[in-house]
Amino acid sequence: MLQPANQSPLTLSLVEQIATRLSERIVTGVYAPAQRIMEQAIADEFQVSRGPVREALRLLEKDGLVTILARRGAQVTKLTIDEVREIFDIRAMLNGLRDRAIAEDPDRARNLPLLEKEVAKLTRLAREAAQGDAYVEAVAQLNRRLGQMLRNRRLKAILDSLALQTLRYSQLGLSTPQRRRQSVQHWQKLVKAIRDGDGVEAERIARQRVNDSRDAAIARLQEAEKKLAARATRAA
Amino acid sequence: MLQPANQSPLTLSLVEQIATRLSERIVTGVYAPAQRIMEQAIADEFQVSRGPVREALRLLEKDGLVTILARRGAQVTKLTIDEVREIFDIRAMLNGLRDRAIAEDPDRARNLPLLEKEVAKLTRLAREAAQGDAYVEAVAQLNRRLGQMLRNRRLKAILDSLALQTLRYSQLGLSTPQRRRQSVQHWQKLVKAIRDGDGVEAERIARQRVNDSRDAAIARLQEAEKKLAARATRAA
DNA sequence: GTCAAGGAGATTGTTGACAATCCTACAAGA
DNA sequence: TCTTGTAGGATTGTCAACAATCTCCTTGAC
Repeated sequence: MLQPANQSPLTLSLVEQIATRLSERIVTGVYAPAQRIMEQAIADEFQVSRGPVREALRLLEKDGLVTILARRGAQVTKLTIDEVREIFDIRAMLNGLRDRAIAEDPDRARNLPLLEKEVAKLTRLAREAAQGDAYVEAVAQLNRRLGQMLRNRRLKAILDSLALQTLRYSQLGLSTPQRRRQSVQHWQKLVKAIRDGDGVEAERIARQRVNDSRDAAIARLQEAEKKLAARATRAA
Repeated sequence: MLQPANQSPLTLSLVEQIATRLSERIVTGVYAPAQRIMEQAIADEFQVSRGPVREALRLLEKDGLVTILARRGAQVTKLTIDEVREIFDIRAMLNGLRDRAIAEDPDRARNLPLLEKEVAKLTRLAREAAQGDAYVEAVAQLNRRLGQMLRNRRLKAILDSLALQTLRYSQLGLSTPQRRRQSVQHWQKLVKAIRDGDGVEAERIARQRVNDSRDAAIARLQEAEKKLAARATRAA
Protein backbone atom coordinates (compact mmCIF):
# COMPACT_ATOMS: atom_id res chain seq x y z
CA MET A 1 0.00 0.00 0.00
CA LEU A 2 1.54 3.25 -1.07
CA GLN A 3 1.47 5.42 1.99
CA PRO A 4 0.97 9.16 1.57
CA ALA A 5 4.57 9.73 2.60
CA ASN A 6 4.75 12.99 0.69
CA GLN A 7 3.00 15.00 3.31
CA SER A 8 1.67 14.36 6.78
CA PRO A 9 -2.11 14.33 6.76
CA LEU A 10 -2.64 14.45 10.49
CA THR A 11 -6.15 13.22 9.95
CA LEU A 12 -6.60 10.23 7.71
CA SER A 13 -9.14 10.82 5.01
CA LEU A 14 -12.54 9.32 5.60
CA VAL A 15 -11.94 6.67 2.98
CA GLU A 16 -8.64 5.69 4.58
CA GLN A 17 -10.23 5.51 8.02
CA ILE A 18 -12.91 3.17 6.75
CA ALA A 19 -10.37 1.06 4.86
CA THR A 20 -8.20 0.79 7.97
CA ARG A 21 -11.03 -0.25 10.23
CA LEU A 22 -12.34 -2.80 7.77
CA SER A 23 -8.91 -4.27 7.21
CA GLU A 24 -8.49 -4.67 10.97
CA ARG A 25 -11.67 -6.66 11.12
CA ILE A 26 -10.63 -8.85 8.24
CA VAL A 27 -7.15 -9.70 9.47
CA THR A 28 -8.35 -10.33 13.02
CA GLY A 29 -11.07 -12.64 11.79
CA VAL A 30 -14.06 -10.57 12.88
CA TYR A 31 -15.12 -10.96 9.28
CA ALA A 32 -14.69 -14.58 8.26
CA PRO A 33 -13.23 -15.57 4.88
CA ALA A 34 -15.86 -15.62 2.13
CA GLN A 35 -18.18 -13.47 4.26
CA ARG A 36 -20.00 -10.83 2.28
CA ILE A 37 -19.48 -7.18 3.17
CA MET A 38 -22.46 -5.02 2.36
CA GLU A 39 -21.94 -1.39 1.54
CA GLN A 40 -25.09 -0.05 3.17
CA ALA A 41 -24.47 -1.95 6.40
CA ILE A 42 -20.96 -0.50 6.72
CA ALA A 43 -22.21 2.93 5.78
CA ASP A 44 -24.90 2.81 8.45
CA GLU A 45 -22.49 1.61 11.09
CA PHE A 46 -19.92 4.32 10.40
CA GLN A 47 -22.65 6.88 9.76
CA VAL A 48 -21.44 7.83 6.31
CA SER A 49 -22.91 7.36 2.87
CA ARG A 50 -22.06 4.49 0.57
CA GLY A 51 -19.65 6.51 -1.56
CA PRO A 52 -16.63 6.47 0.76
CA VAL A 53 -17.37 2.86 1.71
CA ARG A 54 -17.25 1.83 -1.93
CA GLU A 55 -13.91 3.53 -2.41
CA ALA A 56 -12.53 1.92 0.74
CA LEU A 57 -13.60 -1.50 -0.50
CA ARG A 58 -11.81 -0.90 -3.81
CA LEU A 59 -8.65 -0.11 -1.85
CA LEU A 60 -8.97 -3.32 0.12
CA GLU A 61 -9.43 -5.21 -3.10
CA LYS A 62 -6.11 -3.88 -4.36
CA ASP A 63 -4.58 -5.16 -1.14
CA GLY A 64 -6.15 -8.54 -1.74
CA LEU A 65 -8.20 -8.45 1.44
CA VAL A 66 -11.56 -8.49 -0.29
CA THR A 67 -12.69 -9.74 -3.66
CA ILE A 68 -15.20 -7.67 -5.59
CA LEU A 69 -17.51 -9.40 -8.02
CA ALA A 70 -19.40 -7.30 -10.51
CA ARG A 71 -22.88 -6.49 -9.22
CA ARG A 72 -22.43 -8.90 -6.39
CA GLY A 73 -20.36 -6.79 -4.09
CA ALA A 74 -17.39 -7.45 -1.86
CA GLN A 75 -16.52 -10.50 0.14
CA VAL A 76 -13.57 -11.32 2.35
CA THR A 77 -10.92 -13.02 0.25
CA LYS A 78 -10.63 -16.71 0.98
CA LEU A 79 -7.13 -17.93 0.26
CA THR A 80 -6.36 -21.46 -0.84
CA ILE A 81 -3.32 -23.16 0.63
CA ASP A 82 -1.52 -22.67 -2.66
CA GLU A 83 -2.22 -18.97 -2.59
CA VAL A 84 -0.88 -18.69 0.95
CA ARG A 85 2.27 -20.45 -0.20
CA GLU A 86 2.59 -18.08 -3.14
CA ILE A 87 2.33 -15.01 -0.96
CA PHE A 88 4.94 -16.37 1.42
CA ASP A 89 7.25 -17.02 -1.53
CA ILE A 90 7.00 -13.40 -2.59
CA ARG A 91 7.51 -12.25 0.96
CA ALA A 92 10.64 -14.38 1.30
CA MET A 93 12.18 -12.69 -1.72
CA LEU A 94 11.23 -9.18 -0.75
CA ASN A 95 12.07 -9.55 2.92
CA GLY A 96 15.49 -10.65 1.71
CA LEU A 97 15.75 -7.51 -0.38
CA ARG A 98 14.62 -5.42 2.56
CA ASP A 99 17.00 -6.85 5.10
CA ARG A 100 19.94 -6.71 2.73
CA ALA A 101 19.19 -3.09 1.97
CA ILE A 102 19.08 -2.31 5.68
CA ALA A 103 22.30 -4.20 6.37
CA GLU A 104 24.05 -2.28 3.61
CA ASP A 105 22.71 1.11 4.63
CA PRO A 106 25.67 3.22 5.85
CA ASP A 107 23.30 5.02 8.19
CA ARG A 108 21.94 1.87 9.83
CA ALA A 109 23.82 2.37 13.13
CA ARG A 110 21.36 5.02 14.23
CA ASN A 111 18.56 2.50 14.65
CA LEU A 112 20.62 -0.47 15.78
CA PRO A 113 20.15 0.07 19.54
CA LEU A 114 16.39 0.04 19.15
CA LEU A 115 16.58 -3.10 17.07
CA GLU A 116 18.74 -4.84 19.64
CA LYS A 117 16.35 -3.86 22.38
CA GLU A 118 13.47 -5.41 20.47
CA VAL A 119 15.37 -8.62 19.91
CA ALA A 120 16.26 -8.79 23.61
CA LYS A 121 12.57 -8.49 24.38
CA LEU A 122 11.85 -11.23 21.89
CA THR A 123 14.43 -13.49 23.49
CA ARG A 124 12.87 -12.95 26.88
CA LEU A 125 9.37 -13.68 25.57
CA ALA A 126 10.50 -16.83 23.80
CA ARG A 127 11.78 -18.19 27.12
CA GLU A 128 8.56 -17.46 28.98
CA ALA A 129 6.70 -20.07 26.99
CA ALA A 130 3.11 -19.21 27.80
CA GLN A 131 2.30 -15.96 26.02
CA GLY A 132 2.13 -16.83 22.35
CA ASP A 133 0.29 -13.65 21.50
CA ALA A 134 2.85 -11.41 23.15
CA TYR A 135 5.56 -13.04 21.09
CA VAL A 136 3.61 -12.57 17.88
CA GLU A 137 3.07 -8.92 18.73
CA ALA A 138 6.78 -8.44 19.47
CA VAL A 139 7.67 -9.92 16.09
CA ALA A 140 5.23 -7.55 14.44
CA GLN A 141 6.83 -4.66 16.30
CA LEU A 142 10.26 -5.74 15.11
CA ASN A 143 9.02 -5.91 11.54
CA ARG A 144 7.57 -2.44 11.84
CA ARG A 145 10.92 -1.17 13.08
CA LEU A 146 12.69 -2.70 10.10
CA GLY A 147 10.10 -1.15 7.85
CA GLN A 148 10.96 2.24 9.32
CA MET A 149 14.63 1.69 8.58
CA LEU A 150 13.92 0.90 4.96
CA ARG A 151 14.36 3.72 2.49
CA ASN A 152 12.61 1.99 -0.41
CA ARG A 153 9.03 3.15 0.12
CA ARG A 154 7.49 1.01 -2.56
CA LEU A 155 9.11 -2.11 -1.23
CA LYS A 156 7.74 -1.23 2.18
CA ALA A 157 4.29 -0.71 0.74
CA ILE A 158 4.26 -4.07 -1.02
CA LEU A 159 5.60 -5.87 2.02
CA ASP A 160 3.01 -4.26 4.28
CA SER A 161 0.26 -5.33 1.94
CA LEU A 162 1.49 -8.91 1.73
CA ALA A 163 2.06 -9.13 5.48
CA LEU A 164 -1.49 -7.98 6.07
CA GLN A 165 -2.84 -10.71 3.82
CA THR A 166 -0.94 -13.44 5.63
CA LEU A 167 -1.01 -12.06 9.16
CA ARG A 168 -3.34 -14.76 10.35
CA TYR A 169 -1.16 -17.47 8.89
CA SER A 170 2.12 -16.06 10.17
CA GLN A 171 0.77 -16.47 13.67
CA LEU A 172 0.03 -20.11 12.95
CA GLY A 173 3.73 -20.65 12.41
CA LEU A 174 4.70 -19.34 15.85
CA SER A 175 2.30 -21.41 17.88
CA THR A 176 4.77 -23.85 19.42
CA PRO A 177 7.61 -23.00 21.84
CA GLN A 178 9.95 -24.90 19.59
CA ARG A 179 9.13 -22.75 16.58
CA ARG A 180 9.50 -19.63 18.69
CA ARG A 181 12.98 -20.70 19.76
CA GLN A 182 13.96 -21.14 16.15
CA SER A 183 12.40 -17.82 15.28
CA VAL A 184 14.30 -15.94 17.95
CA GLN A 185 17.57 -17.44 16.73
CA HIS A 186 16.87 -16.11 13.27
CA TRP A 187 16.23 -12.65 14.59
CA GLN A 188 19.39 -12.66 16.64
CA LYS A 189 21.42 -13.67 13.63
CA LEU A 190 19.72 -11.07 11.49
CA VAL A 191 20.55 -8.21 13.84
CA LYS A 192 24.13 -9.41 13.99
CA ALA A 193 24.31 -9.44 10.20
CA ILE A 194 22.90 -5.92 10.10
CA ARG A 195 25.41 -4.73 12.69
CA ASP A 196 28.25 -6.27 10.67
CA GLY A 197 26.92 -4.77 7.47
CA ASP A 198 26.73 -8.24 5.95
CA GLY A 199 23.96 -7.81 3.39
CA VAL A 200 24.33 -11.24 1.81
CA GLU A 201 23.95 -12.95 5.16
CA ALA A 202 21.02 -10.74 6.13
CA GLU A 203 19.27 -11.67 2.92
CA ARG A 204 19.94 -15.36 3.45
CA ILE A 205 18.53 -15.29 6.97
CA ALA A 206 15.47 -13.30 5.97
CA ARG A 207 14.57 -15.84 3.33
CA GLN A 208 15.18 -18.70 5.67
CA ARG A 209 12.96 -17.09 8.27
CA VAL A 210 10.05 -16.50 5.94
CA ASN A 211 10.39 -19.93 4.37
CA ASP A 212 10.31 -21.56 7.80
CA SER A 213 7.29 -19.51 8.66
CA ARG A 214 5.69 -20.58 5.41
CA ASP A 215 6.35 -24.27 5.97
CA ALA A 216 5.00 -24.18 9.51
CA ALA A 217 1.88 -22.32 8.43
CA ILE A 218 1.25 -24.63 5.49
CA ALA A 219 1.65 -27.70 7.67
CA ARG A 220 -0.94 -26.35 10.08
CA LEU A 221 -3.33 -25.50 7.27
CA GLN A 222 -3.01 -28.95 5.76
CA GLU A 223 -3.72 -30.53 9.13
CA ALA A 224 -6.80 -28.41 9.50
CA GLU A 225 -7.95 -29.28 6.01
CA LYS A 226 -7.48 -32.98 6.62
CA LYS A 227 -9.55 -32.80 9.78
CA LEU A 228 -12.26 -30.98 7.94
CA ALA A 229 -12.28 -33.59 5.18
CA ALA A 230 -12.47 -36.38 7.74
CA ARG A 231 -15.41 -34.73 9.43
CA ALA A 232 -17.17 -34.36 6.10
CA THR A 233 -16.62 -38.05 5.37
CA ARG A 234 -17.96 -39.04 8.75
CA ALA A 235 -21.05 -36.96 8.23
CA ALA A 236 -21.76 -38.61 4.89
CA MET B 1 -2.98 -5.02 -10.47
CA LEU B 2 -4.97 -7.95 -9.20
CA GLN B 3 -6.95 -9.16 -12.14
CA PRO B 4 -10.44 -10.53 -11.60
CA ALA B 5 -9.22 -14.02 -12.40
CA ASN B 6 -12.09 -15.65 -10.56
CA GLN B 7 -14.60 -15.17 -13.28
CA SER B 8 -14.51 -13.81 -16.79
CA PRO B 9 -16.31 -10.48 -16.97
CA LEU B 10 -16.45 -10.11 -20.72
CA THR B 11 -17.12 -6.44 -20.25
CA LEU B 12 -14.79 -4.56 -17.96
CA SER B 13 -16.63 -2.57 -15.34
CA LEU B 14 -16.94 1.13 -15.98
CA VAL B 15 -14.40 1.90 -13.28
CA GLU B 16 -11.92 -0.53 -14.79
CA GLN B 17 -12.41 0.89 -18.26
CA ILE B 18 -11.69 4.38 -17.01
CA ALA B 19 -8.68 3.21 -15.02
CA THR B 20 -7.31 1.39 -18.06
CA ARG B 21 -7.69 4.34 -20.38
CA LEU B 22 -6.16 6.75 -17.90
CA SER B 23 -3.23 4.45 -17.20
CA GLU B 24 -2.56 4.21 -20.95
CA ARG B 25 -2.33 7.95 -21.15
CA ILE B 26 -0.01 8.12 -18.19
CA VAL B 27 2.44 5.46 -19.30
CA THR B 28 2.55 6.75 -22.86
CA GLY B 29 3.24 10.26 -21.67
CA VAL B 30 0.03 11.89 -22.88
CA TYR B 31 -0.27 13.08 -19.32
CA ALA B 32 3.08 14.44 -18.19
CA PRO B 33 4.54 13.70 -14.75
CA ALA B 34 3.22 16.05 -12.07
CA GLN B 35 0.31 17.02 -14.29
CA ARG B 36 -2.96 17.39 -12.44
CA ILE B 37 -5.89 15.18 -13.40
CA MET B 38 -9.23 16.79 -12.71
CA GLU B 39 -12.21 14.60 -11.99
CA GLN B 40 -14.84 16.67 -13.72
CA ALA B 41 -12.78 17.02 -16.89
CA ILE B 42 -12.34 13.24 -17.15
CA ALA B 43 -15.99 12.68 -16.30
CA ASP B 44 -17.09 15.06 -19.04
CA GLU B 45 -14.78 13.49 -21.58
CA PHE B 46 -15.94 9.93 -20.87
CA GLN B 47 -19.53 11.09 -20.37
CA VAL B 48 -19.92 9.63 -16.91
CA SER B 49 -20.30 11.19 -13.51
CA ARG B 50 -17.47 11.87 -11.13
CA GLY B 51 -18.10 8.82 -8.96
CA PRO B 52 -16.56 6.16 -11.20
CA VAL B 53 -13.73 8.53 -12.11
CA ARG B 54 -12.87 8.99 -8.44
CA GLU B 55 -12.79 5.24 -7.90
CA ALA B 56 -10.61 4.75 -10.98
CA LEU B 57 -8.16 7.34 -9.70
CA ARG B 58 -7.94 5.52 -6.37
CA LEU B 59 -7.06 2.36 -8.24
CA LEU B 60 -4.33 4.15 -10.15
CA GLU B 61 -3.00 5.51 -6.90
CA LYS B 62 -2.62 1.96 -5.59
CA ASP B 63 -0.66 1.18 -8.74
CA GLY B 64 1.56 4.18 -8.10
CA LEU B 65 0.59 5.90 -11.34
CA VAL B 66 -1.04 8.91 -9.70
CA THR B 67 -0.62 10.54 -6.34
CA ILE B 68 -3.70 11.77 -4.54
CA LEU B 69 -3.37 14.65 -2.10
CA ALA B 70 -6.21 15.34 0.27
CA ARG B 71 -8.54 17.99 -1.13
CA ARG B 72 -6.09 18.72 -3.90
CA GLY B 73 -6.89 15.87 -6.19
CA ALA B 74 -4.80 13.56 -8.30
CA GLN B 75 -1.64 14.21 -10.22
CA VAL B 76 0.56 11.98 -12.32
CA THR B 77 3.25 10.51 -10.11
CA LYS B 78 6.65 11.99 -10.78
CA LEU B 79 9.39 9.51 -9.93
CA THR B 80 12.83 10.54 -8.74
CA ILE B 81 15.82 8.65 -10.09
CA ASP B 82 16.16 6.92 -6.74
CA GLU B 83 12.57 5.74 -6.91
CA VAL B 84 13.09 4.38 -10.40
CA ARG B 85 16.09 2.48 -9.11
CA GLU B 86 14.07 1.11 -6.22
CA ILE B 87 11.33 -0.17 -8.46
CA PHE B 88 13.85 -1.88 -10.74
CA ASP B 89 15.42 -3.52 -7.68
CA ILE B 90 12.09 -5.01 -6.70
CA ARG B 91 11.45 -6.09 -10.26
CA ALA B 92 14.82 -7.83 -10.45
CA MET B 93 13.97 -9.93 -7.41
CA LEU B 94 10.46 -10.77 -8.48
CA ASN B 95 11.32 -11.43 -12.11
CA GLY B 96 13.88 -13.85 -10.77
CA LEU B 97 11.18 -15.55 -8.74
CA ARG B 98 8.89 -15.62 -11.76
CA ASP B 99 11.38 -17.08 -14.19
CA ARG B 100 12.57 -19.67 -11.71
CA ALA B 101 9.00 -20.74 -11.05
CA ILE B 102 8.41 -21.10 -14.78
CA ALA B 103 11.61 -23.05 -15.32
CA GLU B 104 10.67 -25.44 -12.54
CA ASP B 105 7.10 -25.90 -13.68
CA PRO B 106 6.69 -29.52 -14.84
CA ASP B 107 4.07 -28.33 -17.30
CA ARG B 108 6.25 -25.69 -18.93
CA ALA B 109 6.82 -27.63 -22.16
CA ARG B 110 3.38 -26.78 -23.40
CA ASN B 111 4.25 -23.11 -23.88
CA LEU B 112 7.88 -23.51 -24.86
CA PRO B 113 7.33 -23.45 -28.65
CA LEU B 114 5.54 -20.12 -28.40
CA LEU B 115 8.33 -18.75 -26.24
CA GLU B 116 10.97 -19.87 -28.69
CA LYS B 117 9.09 -18.31 -31.55
CA GLU B 118 9.00 -14.99 -29.70
CA VAL B 119 12.72 -15.11 -29.01
CA ALA B 120 13.42 -15.91 -32.67
CA LYS B 121 11.42 -12.83 -33.57
CA LEU B 122 13.40 -10.82 -31.04
CA THR B 123 16.67 -12.05 -32.50
CA ARG B 124 15.59 -11.01 -35.96
CA LEU B 125 14.50 -7.57 -34.78
CA ALA B 126 17.74 -7.02 -32.89
CA ARG B 127 19.69 -7.56 -36.12
CA GLU B 128 17.57 -5.13 -38.11
CA ALA B 129 18.90 -2.21 -36.13
CA ALA B 130 16.46 0.51 -37.10
CA GLN B 131 13.14 -0.29 -35.43
CA GLY B 132 13.71 0.36 -31.74
CA ASP B 133 9.99 0.49 -31.04
CA ALA B 134 9.30 -2.87 -32.65
CA TYR B 135 11.96 -4.43 -30.46
CA VAL B 136 10.49 -2.86 -27.33
CA GLU B 137 7.06 -4.16 -28.27
CA ALA B 138 8.44 -7.66 -28.88
CA VAL B 139 10.04 -7.66 -25.44
CA ALA B 140 6.74 -6.61 -23.92
CA GLN B 141 5.03 -9.44 -25.79
CA LEU B 142 7.57 -11.90 -24.46
CA ASN B 143 7.00 -10.65 -20.94
CA ARG B 144 3.26 -11.05 -21.35
CA ARG B 145 3.78 -14.62 -22.50
CA LEU B 146 5.87 -15.38 -19.43
CA GLY B 147 3.19 -13.80 -17.31
CA GLN B 148 0.67 -16.20 -18.80
CA MET B 149 2.87 -19.14 -17.93
CA LEU B 150 3.09 -18.06 -14.32
CA ARG B 151 0.74 -19.75 -11.89
CA ASN B 152 1.31 -17.32 -9.02
CA ARG B 153 -1.38 -14.75 -9.70
CA ARG B 154 -0.33 -12.32 -7.02
CA LEU B 155 3.22 -12.27 -8.24
CA LYS B 156 1.91 -11.58 -11.72
CA ALA B 157 -0.24 -8.75 -10.40
CA ILE B 158 2.63 -7.09 -8.57
CA LEU B 159 4.96 -7.46 -11.54
CA ASP B 160 2.39 -6.00 -13.90
CA SER B 161 1.93 -3.03 -11.64
CA LEU B 162 5.65 -2.39 -11.32
CA ALA B 163 6.24 -2.87 -15.04
CA LEU B 164 3.55 -0.31 -15.76
CA GLN B 165 5.24 2.22 -13.53
CA THR B 166 8.61 1.81 -15.20
CA LEU B 167 7.48 1.14 -18.76
CA ARG B 168 8.78 4.45 -19.97
CA TYR B 169 12.17 3.85 -18.38
CA SER B 170 12.54 0.28 -19.57
CA GLN B 171 12.38 1.59 -23.11
CA LEU B 172 15.21 3.97 -22.34
CA GLY B 173 17.44 1.01 -21.67
CA LEU B 174 16.87 -0.54 -25.09
CA SER B 175 17.64 2.51 -27.17
CA THR B 176 21.02 1.46 -28.58
CA PRO B 177 21.71 -1.50 -30.90
CA GLN B 178 24.44 -2.59 -28.53
CA ARG B 179 22.03 -2.83 -25.60
CA ARG B 180 19.54 -4.70 -27.74
CA ARG B 181 22.19 -7.26 -28.68
CA GLN B 182 22.90 -7.83 -25.02
CA SER B 183 19.21 -8.03 -24.29
CA VAL B 184 18.57 -10.65 -26.91
CA GLN B 185 21.38 -12.79 -25.56
CA HIS B 186 19.75 -12.71 -22.14
CA TRP B 187 16.46 -13.83 -23.56
CA GLN B 188 18.05 -16.66 -25.50
CA LYS B 189 19.80 -17.90 -22.38
CA LEU B 190 16.62 -17.60 -20.38
CA VAL B 191 14.59 -19.74 -22.74
CA LYS B 192 17.36 -22.32 -22.76
CA ALA B 193 17.33 -22.39 -18.95
CA ILE B 194 13.56 -22.82 -18.98
CA ARG B 195 13.81 -25.64 -21.52
CA ASP B 196 16.45 -27.36 -19.35
CA GLY B 197 14.36 -26.85 -16.23
CA ASP B 198 17.26 -24.98 -14.65
CA GLY B 199 15.48 -22.71 -12.19
CA VAL B 200 18.61 -21.35 -10.53
CA GLU B 201 20.05 -20.27 -13.87
CA ALA B 202 16.74 -18.77 -14.98
CA GLU B 203 16.61 -16.72 -11.82
CA ARG B 204 20.18 -15.56 -12.24
CA ILE B 205 19.58 -14.44 -15.82
CA ALA B 206 16.35 -12.67 -14.96
CA ARG B 207 18.04 -10.60 -12.30
CA GLN B 208 20.93 -9.82 -14.57
CA ARG B 209 18.56 -8.70 -17.27
CA VAL B 210 16.56 -6.38 -15.06
CA ASN B 211 19.67 -5.00 -13.42
CA ASP B 212 21.20 -4.23 -16.80
CA SER B 213 17.97 -2.57 -17.82
CA ARG B 214 18.05 -0.59 -14.60
CA ASP B 215 21.62 0.59 -15.05
CA ALA B 216 21.02 1.65 -18.63
CA ALA B 217 17.86 3.53 -17.71
CA ILE B 218 19.48 5.24 -14.73
CA ALA B 219 22.45 6.31 -16.84
CA ARG B 220 20.11 7.89 -19.36
CA LEU B 221 18.13 9.63 -16.65
CA GLN B 222 21.26 11.02 -15.06
CA GLU B 223 22.43 12.34 -18.41
CA ALA B 224 19.11 14.04 -18.92
CA GLU B 225 19.22 15.52 -15.45
CA LYS B 226 22.72 16.85 -15.96
CA LYS B 227 21.70 18.54 -19.18
CA LEU B 228 18.75 20.09 -17.45
CA ALA B 229 20.93 21.40 -14.64
CA ALA B 230 23.42 22.85 -17.12
CA ARG B 231 20.63 24.63 -18.93
CA ALA B 232 19.35 26.06 -15.67
CA THR B 233 22.84 27.34 -14.81
CA ARG B 234 23.21 28.94 -18.22
CA ALA B 235 19.90 30.69 -17.81
CA ALA B 236 20.91 32.13 -14.43
C1' DG C 1 -39.85 -35.06 -4.43
C1' DT C 2 -37.39 -32.34 -7.90
C1' DC C 3 -36.92 -28.80 -10.88
C1' DA C 4 -38.16 -24.56 -13.49
C1' DA C 5 -40.43 -19.99 -13.75
C1' DG C 6 -41.64 -15.86 -11.76
C1' DG C 7 -41.73 -12.02 -8.69
C1' DA C 8 -40.64 -9.32 -4.47
C1' DG C 9 -37.01 -7.60 -1.95
C1' DA C 10 -32.28 -6.58 -1.45
C1' DT C 11 -27.98 -4.86 -3.26
C1' DT C 12 -24.92 -2.71 -6.34
C1' DG C 13 -23.92 0.92 -10.11
C1' DT C 14 -24.40 5.54 -11.34
C1' DT C 15 -25.89 10.12 -11.13
C1' DG C 16 -26.51 15.11 -9.89
C1' DA C 17 -26.50 18.29 -6.14
C1' DC C 18 -24.69 20.45 -2.07
C1' DA C 19 -21.01 21.41 1.39
C1' DA C 20 -16.25 22.07 2.53
C1' DT C 21 -11.87 23.34 1.17
C1' DC C 22 -8.32 25.12 -1.75
C1' DC C 23 -6.17 28.25 -5.15
C1' DT C 24 -5.68 32.70 -7.51
C1' DA C 25 -5.90 37.36 -8.10
C1' DC C 26 -6.28 41.64 -6.37
C1' DA C 27 -6.08 45.23 -3.05
C1' DA C 28 -4.58 47.49 1.29
C1' DG C 29 -1.14 48.39 4.50
C1' DA C 30 3.70 48.43 6.25
C1' DT D 1 8.46 46.62 -2.94
C1' DC D 2 6.93 43.12 -0.06
C1' DT D 3 3.71 41.14 2.89
C1' DT D 4 -0.92 40.22 4.46
C1' DG D 5 -5.76 39.81 4.03
C1' DT D 6 -9.74 38.82 1.47
C1' DA D 7 -13.17 37.83 -2.00
C1' DG D 8 -14.44 34.70 -5.87
C1' DG D 9 -14.16 30.85 -8.56
C1' DA D 10 -12.64 26.21 -9.01
C1' DT D 11 -12.18 21.67 -7.16
C1' DT D 12 -12.72 17.94 -4.11
C1' DG D 13 -15.58 15.39 -0.42
C1' DT D 14 -19.91 13.62 0.72
C1' DC D 15 -24.58 12.58 0.30
C1' DA D 16 -29.23 10.82 -1.06
C1' DA D 17 -31.96 9.09 -4.78
C1' DC D 18 -32.81 6.43 -8.87
C1' DA D 19 -31.84 2.63 -12.16
C1' DA D 20 -30.07 -1.90 -13.10
C1' DT D 21 -29.18 -6.26 -11.56
C1' DC D 22 -28.98 -10.09 -8.55
C1' DT D 23 -30.71 -13.28 -4.85
C1' DC D 24 -33.92 -15.90 -2.68
C1' DC D 25 -38.38 -17.56 -1.84
C1' DT D 26 -42.70 -19.01 -3.50
C1' DT D 27 -45.49 -21.30 -6.67
C1' DG D 28 -46.67 -24.67 -9.86
C1' DA D 29 -45.87 -28.43 -13.15
C1' DC D 30 -44.09 -32.92 -13.92
